[in-house]
Amino acid sequence: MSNGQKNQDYDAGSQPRTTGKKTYHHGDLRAALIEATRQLVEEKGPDSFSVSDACRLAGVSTAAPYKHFKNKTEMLVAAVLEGMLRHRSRMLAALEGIPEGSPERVTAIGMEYVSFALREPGIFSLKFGGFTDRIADPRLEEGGQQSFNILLTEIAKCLDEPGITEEVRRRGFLLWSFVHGLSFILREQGLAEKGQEFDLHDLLEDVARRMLN
Amino acid sequence: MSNGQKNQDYDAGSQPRTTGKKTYHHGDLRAALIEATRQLVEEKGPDSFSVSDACRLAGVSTAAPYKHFKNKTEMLVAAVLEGMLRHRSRMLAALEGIPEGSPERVTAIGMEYVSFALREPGIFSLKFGGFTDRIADPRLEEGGQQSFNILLTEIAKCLDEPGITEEVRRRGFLLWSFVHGLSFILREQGLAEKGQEFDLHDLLEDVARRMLN
DNA sequence: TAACATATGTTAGAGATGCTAACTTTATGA
DNA sequence: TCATAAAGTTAGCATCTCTAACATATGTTA
Repeated sequence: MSNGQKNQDYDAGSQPRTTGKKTYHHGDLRAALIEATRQLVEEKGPDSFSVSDACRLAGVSTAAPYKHFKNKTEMLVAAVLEGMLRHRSRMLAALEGIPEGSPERVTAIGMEYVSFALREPGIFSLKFGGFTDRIADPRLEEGGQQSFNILLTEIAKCLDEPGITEEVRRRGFLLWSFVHGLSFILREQGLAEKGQEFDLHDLLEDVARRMLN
Repeated sequence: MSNGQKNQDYDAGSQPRTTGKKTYHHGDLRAALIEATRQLVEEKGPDSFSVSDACRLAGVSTAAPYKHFKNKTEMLVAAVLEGMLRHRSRMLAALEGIPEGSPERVTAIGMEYVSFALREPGIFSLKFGGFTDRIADPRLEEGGQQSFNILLTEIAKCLDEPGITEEVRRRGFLLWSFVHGLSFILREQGLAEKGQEFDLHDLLEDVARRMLN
């Protein structure tokens, strides 16, 4: 943005079809635009994001994105979907090494949920914070459901229930609400402000204990 | 919006300076614009809100608002502040008639919190859902703190603590997080979707019990 | 290999928006 | 009463989203 370079290599992990440096075609503009979107959403906030900015960052004209996305919303959706993939894989990674059936696994999921909100507040806001009509995409709902199912599975094991029963669903709903709200509040004001100096892990353990009996 | 009337009387509870009908001056354009903003934010969503729309709805030119508000954000802030006033007074009204020290008072606060999110999802989103930079106004923070203090006072009475102690603050933080998250989730998907058919009052009572011991 | 089809860029521009400048009309109060 | 301030208006600039028409690269097939 601050330099005027054009067509810089921005592949973000995908293989460009040409190895050349300044071709007419970009190589993988779609991925580059998603990465630019992610970056701008975090830097300036979702509300200030503009397609034009992303184009400047990726070094293409302002009409280029419309070969890859239907409109601005579709660009944002793509960035959010990418973020959810990262989110889910980190969640699963956080579970490794913790014994099955341990409430600590539920705590770990919560920790990772909050971490995501703090690490990528812009993407988090886009996914969860907006008005219903903002981004209503079935793929987003499905992704959220998948994450939720990971939590339900852990709760079922903790409660020794035979699968995802009504009671598991209820506890999951309560825990999810809590972690969700906690993420919003912490993203807004941090842990140590206004005389609240709680340890995050303590809080989550406390709540997990209360909710799992 | 659907009719082409201009300068319709839109006073929204404030006394216009003239009783006339079609004056050059509006009477109380500021209040009319705030009401128009509120209405549009609920109808089309906060992201689709435009100053121009509000002007059309209030029947004035697109430059008129800038005599009353610094910019678009200030208009939204004004609408949110008004919403928070309504919210707080309903919260206090909900407490009337419930005996002091009863956990039911905490439940009532939660009910009212969730109700607000469902009744005015647009304003709720603007206040809580946005990116940190979206609307960062000290008046909004102060208003939120006031509502939070109402909750803390009730919790202190329930726990028989001598005022707002560290423990009260901790429980309040947990409860607030829960209700906050619950509001977001319900606003997005409702209570009865996806096989979740819980009774709202039951849920809140359950959580209040768990959190207040 | 030539030539066509398709994918992926570009420039130009329409229409909407946020906001400012300069002007006009009404209200206020010395 | 009349100057001044408050609160409207029109005109217009810069920017934004998105489309149309055109240009260039890629790759498939005769």
